[in-house]
Amino acid sequence: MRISALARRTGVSDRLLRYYEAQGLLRPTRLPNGYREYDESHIATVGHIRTLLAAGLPTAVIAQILHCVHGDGDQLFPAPCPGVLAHLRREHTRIDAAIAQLQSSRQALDGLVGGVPGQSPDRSPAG
DNA sequence: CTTCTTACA
DNA sequence: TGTAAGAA
Repeated sequence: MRISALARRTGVSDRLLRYYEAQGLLRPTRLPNGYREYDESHIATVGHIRTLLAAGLPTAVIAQILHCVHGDGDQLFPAPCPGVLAHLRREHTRIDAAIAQLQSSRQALDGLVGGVPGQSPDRSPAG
């Protein structure tokens, strides 16, 4: 299938699909006319990419462990590839550190302004 | 009409 | 991400 078809079937824009390829996450073949050609397996692959991205893994890491993951859509499970679990645990640790950092920042703010009764109503320019 | 690449904001 | 240009 061509890029627009994969985009429709995965809910991921064609632009993002090309971006994934540029990041080494997808390796579609090329038709004689230069168009990208994807097969059914790429549908699941895109799902895996989205799941790993949601887990906070950087695309560089995903590119390396993607072939070690299997399952359909978001329902993926790591295969016995050396390093996959290590990467996932590393990300877990990184998140813990980030949480600790945010809690620290919040405590500092608590010291400056007590409760936070007046939250700003809107933040986006597009209201 | 669909896709491709490159590039700017 | 949106969008534009020029080419196949």
